[in-house]
Amino acid sequence: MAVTISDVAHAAGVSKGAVSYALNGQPGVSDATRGRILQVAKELGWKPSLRAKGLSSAKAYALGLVVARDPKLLGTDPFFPAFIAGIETTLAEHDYTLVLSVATAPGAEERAYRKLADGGRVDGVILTDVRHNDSRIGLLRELKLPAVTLNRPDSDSPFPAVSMDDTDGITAAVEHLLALGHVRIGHVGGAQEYIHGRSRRQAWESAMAAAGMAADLFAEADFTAPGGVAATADLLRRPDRPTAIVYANDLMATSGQSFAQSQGLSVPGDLSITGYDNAEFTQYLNPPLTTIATDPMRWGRVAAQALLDQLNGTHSGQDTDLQAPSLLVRASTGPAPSTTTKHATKQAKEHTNP
Amino acid sequence: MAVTISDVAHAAGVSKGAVSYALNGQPGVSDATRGRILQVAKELGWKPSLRAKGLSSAKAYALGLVVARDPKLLGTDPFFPAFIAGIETTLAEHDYTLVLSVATAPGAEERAYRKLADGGRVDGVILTDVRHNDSRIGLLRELKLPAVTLNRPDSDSPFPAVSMDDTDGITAAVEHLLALGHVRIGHVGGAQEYIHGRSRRQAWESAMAAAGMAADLFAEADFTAPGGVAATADLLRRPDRPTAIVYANDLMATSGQSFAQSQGLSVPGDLSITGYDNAEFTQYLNPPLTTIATDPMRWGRVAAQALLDQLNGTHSGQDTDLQAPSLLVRASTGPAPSTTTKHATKQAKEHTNP
DNA sequence: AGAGTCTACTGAACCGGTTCAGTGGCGTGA
DNA sequence: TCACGCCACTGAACCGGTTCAGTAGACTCT
Repeated sequence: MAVTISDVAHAAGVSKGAVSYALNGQPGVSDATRGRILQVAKELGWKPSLRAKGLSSAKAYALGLVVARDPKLLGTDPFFPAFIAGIETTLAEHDYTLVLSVATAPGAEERAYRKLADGGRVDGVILTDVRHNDSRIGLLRELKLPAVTLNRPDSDSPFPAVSMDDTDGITAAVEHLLALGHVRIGHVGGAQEYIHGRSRRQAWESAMAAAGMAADLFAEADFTAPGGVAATADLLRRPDRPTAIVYANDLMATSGQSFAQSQGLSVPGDLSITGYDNAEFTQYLNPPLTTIATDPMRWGRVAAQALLDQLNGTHSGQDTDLQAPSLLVRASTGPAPSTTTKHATKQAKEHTNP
Repeated sequence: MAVTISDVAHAAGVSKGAVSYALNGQPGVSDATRGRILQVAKELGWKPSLRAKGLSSAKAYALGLVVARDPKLLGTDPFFPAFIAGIETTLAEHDYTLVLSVATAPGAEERAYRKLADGGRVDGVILTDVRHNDSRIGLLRELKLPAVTLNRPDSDSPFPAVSMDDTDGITAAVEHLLALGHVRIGHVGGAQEYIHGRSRRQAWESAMAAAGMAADLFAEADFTAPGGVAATADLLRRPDRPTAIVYANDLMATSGQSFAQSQGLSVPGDLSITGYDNAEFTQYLNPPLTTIATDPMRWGRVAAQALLDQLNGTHSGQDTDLQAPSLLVRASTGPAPSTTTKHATKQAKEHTNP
């Protein structure tokens, strides 16, 4: 930080302005002078101060991401790390950085957005985990903070969205189970407060309806492992318990599968299970989990680019639709049990393989 | 960003300097004037610009964290999210933010540190995943970037360390297995390039030596799931295969356990397994994993505080030692198999419970 | 009463860039 | 040859804070 633009200007025998023009590829200096200035700058090891640059150009050269999740849950969710890695691949090409906030306590989320906006720490934010009637949209509007949302909010939003449809994946999972002969296919949903919790549920409902089946085996959970256990227990207690359950994420599927097995059910013998996300550990479960392989890295890359475009004013204003993730069949799904094994629950401790 | 310090000064009928003094609680203004200034500032909704502040005070008001891991691995590692959440709890109290970089490609890591240092984007960094003879230490020195390391590097480092001993946990795991009658206790180590890979291996060796046992059943892996499979396969192929394996992290333990089961081994009947980290999903495995419960959130909190102290000049210069994580016994460990089941491998397909 | 001290405040310089109006020199056309 | 336009560059203002030297006025002390 020792060498400044003035040092370079002096060493090259020109004014500060000339150096600025030379560095930024703007007209106003001859090629010869430009070359000399760049040469001198290089020799002196000049790195323009981001702070000074930011002050005069009123930019922060940073994007913000506020993650409002319980760190416990965060730790097991494969989404964010990969998503963030995707953001970085885009930012690495433009000299922007990512400012990350983790807001766990209630109220901390709004404070985090205000903190990012107030001092002008970031030029825009990426909004994840969009909720039903998400209050953050109004907040960001108030703060005049440009944003991009992951999926289109169900309330009015002025921000471009980068969407990755989750309908196709869930539909494919249901159809896969139907093809295996399942009829009673349940759904353990994520918190319905989230639009991805809702859309996955709706996809399950629609797919069931399309097959002429009732979509009554629903239990709402919260995307967490204990929630998955509770919801699974709920479904398995029902008089006509499901022979297959479509979970809204891998973590619930994992804990649900584990719970079902602890109750003496064989997976997939008695119960087929599908997850969502394709967390790496799911292929090491017993049995490995059939799941839906999303591409959070790509999502991050595209979302960051969309936000940068918006900041540059080069964004089309259109929403971006990413390719829908597809079903990855592994061993946690199998043929529906024949009716004779329907009451297997009680004897299942002695039961090994169907 | 509309209202500036000049607006406030004008509205309060004082100079810019007075406003600055009033806001920062510095002497130079009477209590009455200070009150009036603060009042006016509040009414106008003035938020001092971080950029301007940073320029004149030569601070970035941000800390940096560079994560150099494969995003796939990152996605399953519970460490970082919780660690970052811990950093945030500290930063939330001081108006600092966290700048996160994910460096996946080779060479990207050094570039990331340079990027953070060059423009003066951060005031200091937290160094995680310290390696043997870590080149980053020299790099940070060259960049004159203050830092804190997680655990004390094995090369000369001028930076304070915040350490969480992993010897105790591994020792406890080995002793737990010894108490269960195991003799051939193997270790699947993380990449020995990392000092935590080394220290865990050494802890295992020492604990074995202390019990008078040979520590020859070692296989090096890389902290990834496929690596865990390969190392496990290696150990199980050995003539005197282990009856218990201590893994250097949960991900390898998970995949190792899954692999062993796929080979027909019962866990813990034929093979006991311990992990490290206490990732949330490990309690939903079959069987749930015996592991070592670390506290990455606390680690993050303390490390961030240590770095801030260092920036303020209030750091003692002493390393900080956090409480060592302890063993969490679950069902993946059990009594050593009797000698009759020693060759269980071949017949294991027919083998259910011991 | 005069000197000295202290408090409360002002004005200006400064941080390190960007940007704009202004200027000098050169080439061109009539 | 002179007027004109254009290019290349300079100097200064500016972004919004911090900080320091300087000063006016009140108070104390002898």
